[in-house]
Amino acid sequence: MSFQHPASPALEAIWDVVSRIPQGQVSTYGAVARAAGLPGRARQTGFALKVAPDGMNLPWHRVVGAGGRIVFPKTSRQYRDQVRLLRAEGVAIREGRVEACAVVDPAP
DNA sequence: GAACTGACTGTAA
DNA sequence: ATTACAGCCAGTT
Repeated sequence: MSFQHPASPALEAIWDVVSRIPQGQVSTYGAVARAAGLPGRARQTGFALKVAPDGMNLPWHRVVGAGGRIVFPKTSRQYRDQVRLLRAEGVAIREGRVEACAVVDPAP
């Protein structure tokens, strides 16, 4: 068997932070990156979520863009999935944005 | 190794 | 409100 690519420490730190976002709450790409010790690298959070293995069961839907904006195109499948998953845990969404009160800064 | 890409963000017009 | 652009930087071509 060959070795899998070892996940970089940055990736694991991001995965860890995301996994700790409580149900019913939402954070942002930038805030996750910062809590993972990677200030200014919001895009890294997006990449980390994209490459996260399915078996990891990461609550990816609890991560949104700055200001609570859902970053996916409204016509995309992911947009609808994210909205459905968030509403299922009681997060209010209007016009592609989660209510500000649901957006939190992850604990360090 | 340069160029390009991207689940981002803040500023400016 | 919307668009444009610079800054960010790991991955991919």
